[in-house]
Amino acid sequence: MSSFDENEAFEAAVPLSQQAAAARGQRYLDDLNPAQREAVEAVQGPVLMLAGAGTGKTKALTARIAHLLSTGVARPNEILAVTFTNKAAREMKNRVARLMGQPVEGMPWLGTFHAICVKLLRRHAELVGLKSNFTILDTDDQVRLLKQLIVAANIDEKRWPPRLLASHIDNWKNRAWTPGKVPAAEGAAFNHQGTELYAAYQDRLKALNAVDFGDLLLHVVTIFQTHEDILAQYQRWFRYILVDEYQDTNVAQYLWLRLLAGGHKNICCVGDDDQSIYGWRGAEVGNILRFEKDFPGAKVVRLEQNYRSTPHILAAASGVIDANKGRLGKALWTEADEGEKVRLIGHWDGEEEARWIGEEVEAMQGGSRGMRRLGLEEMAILVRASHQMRAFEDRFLTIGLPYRVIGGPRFYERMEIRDAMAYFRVATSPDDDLAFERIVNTPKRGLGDKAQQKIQAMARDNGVSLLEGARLLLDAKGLTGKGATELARLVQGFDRWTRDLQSDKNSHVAMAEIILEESGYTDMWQNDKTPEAPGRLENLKELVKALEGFENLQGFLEHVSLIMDNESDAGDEKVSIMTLHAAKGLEFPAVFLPGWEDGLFPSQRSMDESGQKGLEEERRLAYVGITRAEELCTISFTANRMVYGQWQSAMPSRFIDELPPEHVEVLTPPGLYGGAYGAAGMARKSSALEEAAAGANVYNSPGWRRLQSRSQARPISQPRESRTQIIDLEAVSSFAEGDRVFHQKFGYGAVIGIEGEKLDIRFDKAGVKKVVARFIVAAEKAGDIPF
DNA sequence: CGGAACCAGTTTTTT
DNA sequence: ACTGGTTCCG
Repeated sequence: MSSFDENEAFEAAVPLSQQAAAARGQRYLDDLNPAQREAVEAVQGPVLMLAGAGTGKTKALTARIAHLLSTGVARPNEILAVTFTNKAAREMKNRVARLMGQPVEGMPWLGTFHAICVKLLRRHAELVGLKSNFTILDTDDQVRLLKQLIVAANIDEKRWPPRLLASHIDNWKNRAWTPGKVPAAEGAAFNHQGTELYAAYQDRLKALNAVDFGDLLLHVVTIFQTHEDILAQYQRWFRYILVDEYQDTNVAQYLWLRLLAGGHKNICCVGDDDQSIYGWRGAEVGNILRFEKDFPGAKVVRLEQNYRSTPHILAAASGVIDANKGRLGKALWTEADEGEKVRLIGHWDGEEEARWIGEEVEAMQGGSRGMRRLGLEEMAILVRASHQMRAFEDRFLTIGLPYRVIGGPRFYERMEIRDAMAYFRVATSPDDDLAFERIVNTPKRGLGDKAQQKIQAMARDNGVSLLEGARLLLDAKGLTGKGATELARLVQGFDRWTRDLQSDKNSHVAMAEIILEESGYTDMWQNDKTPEAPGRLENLKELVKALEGFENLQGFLEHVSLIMDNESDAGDEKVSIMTLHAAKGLEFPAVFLPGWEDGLFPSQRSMDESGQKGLEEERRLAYVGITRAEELCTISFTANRMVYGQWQSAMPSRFIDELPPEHVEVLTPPGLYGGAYGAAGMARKSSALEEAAAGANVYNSPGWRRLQSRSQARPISQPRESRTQIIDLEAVSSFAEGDRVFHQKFGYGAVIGIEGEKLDIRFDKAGVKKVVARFIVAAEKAGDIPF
């Protein structure tokens, strides 16, 4: 228990003077509505803040922290405030600082579950058989490790893929099951060897002095459960606990919180059961539904006044979410003006949907539709599945509409970044075998399976790291030819880099560049002719630049394992494209929700795998989507969609049936319902839309007649030949037919036709496309993005 | 060893 | 349709 002392984090408490507190206190309290204020001032005992979308949840949460601090009830280091993402943690920190009118003097325990657990685990690592400098593996390392274990266990990795095992293990860890606690029925998964492999994996991690993400929670929970004294100590230290997005907590996080709050029960959980959309990765809506049972006498405060959306939008969202059972129940209301109804439109296929939305975006940008002019950054397209994004990217690239994809592969998850990091890892800690394995033959050094097995064997037989094993193998002349020369060079390289890093001869930034240069890694990408290569070099440059913010490589590596943000080029005038999941917590004046077709949204798979529960989660996703919109929300669906390379006809989403007709305006493209759409073979009752397809006589409610008359009264969208078609003769490009060109997304190609500023290009990989000239560079210029 | 042919899987994603 | 991974052959 040596590390169990009063450390820096608990010392620097600087209580604010009561006077100053009162002065500051006034300001943030006045800003709150009665419900928010109630939640802020109920300082003692358990509180559940049920905060609907757009009801000022973060405001209340940060005000609560400010309140605890400025009234002197708690010192900054006595507050444990947990979030799920780094972004949320950062925002909370900033907002507390703003409320307090000064930088927050050490709130050491405001952070993500994982970041806080790392801190705790570093102190008590020895209690679970680790050293305090353990490394945190990413999913990639995790899977490679599991693969080795599966092979070692003589299991056919075709039938039993490592990824599957990884997901089982994740699930078990999410439920706080150590190998010994996995129920027999569950552990029988994975060829009846789930439990054994899980145990073997945990042993292997221990041997490597490594943990995966799930372990961060699991180990800490284990420590709390098995060491009463340690738990008691933290229960005393963390006098006030706040939890953001409580509906997203999994069992392990729930146990963690319950253990910590067990003494004083000063815990304030903020969440919205209607926005629970992470059940598929272990989140338990049950946690929030059960709060009052877990904490008898809990105060439940509902935040229901919405400051984001118009009444029509809120009504549409409520209509959908009302169909869910077992909700805690909230009714959002607003004082905002009525605004536009939610718009609903059907299209023939995904391409047309993308074209129409592109035109709408341009129209809104120009201030049409009687709406105020919107900037591109005020609009977002929210999709159910990321493959839907492609149609939009293609279309927007073609018409030259700037867009930004949010989410996608995160910076530190990209192949080139991981490779580079692996080089840095070996250079800083030469016995990092997983990292060595990753880059030993990247770039190609002529070291195939055979050679690598020899290295492994040599290392194992001598009980040394792979790097040392490689050295021994070379000494023993166990390799010949190109492989031997290259491996020798790599080993010498690492010797040199490790030494130079320690000697401070160069800055760590310079060293990073040297390593990437001398290892041949940058060359590899420079010689690569795939369309992604220039981008990858760009990313490497960015990585090196990111190093500047750190003292040394170790510090950087340490940091990166937990912070996977990539807040890229925000601020530019761009439309955002993202998944509904990525949109949670965001808001936009105008939101497009394409792809509302049964099977896609709600997702078939979700319904097949999780039945009613799955459907309800999908419905919450719909609710999240609609409530992202402030002023204008446009829902669309198509009659036909390409699914895994097959055209399929689709039915409008059942969620469309749940939209209250009086808050919806149906935009009916000419000919769609009478012709194409009807012909696509739709036959279902109950949806206002389909009744439209079948003819107004079927559906005669006043609501429908209103819808129909409105839809006929006004043309949808701008005429086809909108601004995109206007050719600026001055801007005619300098390309000629036959030129080799490069395009950011489509890669290399040749110009086969010119039409004003638009070029027809036959891309090597992507086929023939029409693209605006300013998105094209001459092929010979594309390669020389210098490192 | 490295490139080409072949095959399976394909929702959502943070840390 | 597309991707990533594996296998098969020069």
